[in-house]
Amino acid sequence: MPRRYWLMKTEPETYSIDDLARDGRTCWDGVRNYQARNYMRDAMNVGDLVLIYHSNAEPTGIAGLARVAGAAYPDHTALDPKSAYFDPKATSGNPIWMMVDIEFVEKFVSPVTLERLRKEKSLSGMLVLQRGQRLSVMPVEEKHFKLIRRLSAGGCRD
DNA sequence: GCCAACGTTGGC
DNA sequence: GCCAACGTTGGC
Repeated sequence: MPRRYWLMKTEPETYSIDDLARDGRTCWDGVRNYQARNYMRDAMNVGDLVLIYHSNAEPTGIAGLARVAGAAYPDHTALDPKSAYFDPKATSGNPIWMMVDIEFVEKFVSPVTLERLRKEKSLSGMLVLQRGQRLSVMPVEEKHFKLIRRLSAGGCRD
C-alpha cells in the first residue's frame, strides 16, 4: 500500500499542533462531514502522513506534521449528549461518524502560512487553496506534500 | 464581526 | 426530487 498524504484542519484554540506535541497521540474526533468521514474510513491508512492545518488562526496555515496511527473506528462523541459533537441520529448500532488516531511527528519551525502557500504557483492545485473549500480532511498530492516539507525547512524555493 | 460559500434540512 | 431556509466554516 503506497503511503498517502493528507491535510487535516483544526482550530488551534480547540486543538493545536502544540496540543498534539504534548499528547503524542490523539483521536481525531468531531469530524461531522460525510466526505471527510469517507476519506478517513475508506482511504486513510496507518502510516500515512498528515499536514496539520490551523484555521481561524494567527497565522492561518500548516503548523506541522502528524502520522496516522490508528485506522478509522466509531467516533463515540457522537453518542454523548454532553459532547459538543453529539449527533442525535447516531446510535451504537449505527454510529455514523468515524475517527482515526494520529500521532505527532513534528512542529514546523515556522508554519507554512496560507499566504505562503498561495504565493507558490506549483501549489495552486491544492484542494485546500480552492475557493470555498470547507473540507476538514482532504487528500494532498505527493508533489505538493514534498514541496511543503521543503518550505517548512527554511523556505527554499527550488 | 462580517459575510461568501457551502452542506444539510425539511416542506411541498 | 426540488429548492429555500438555515447553520456552519473559515478567510479576512
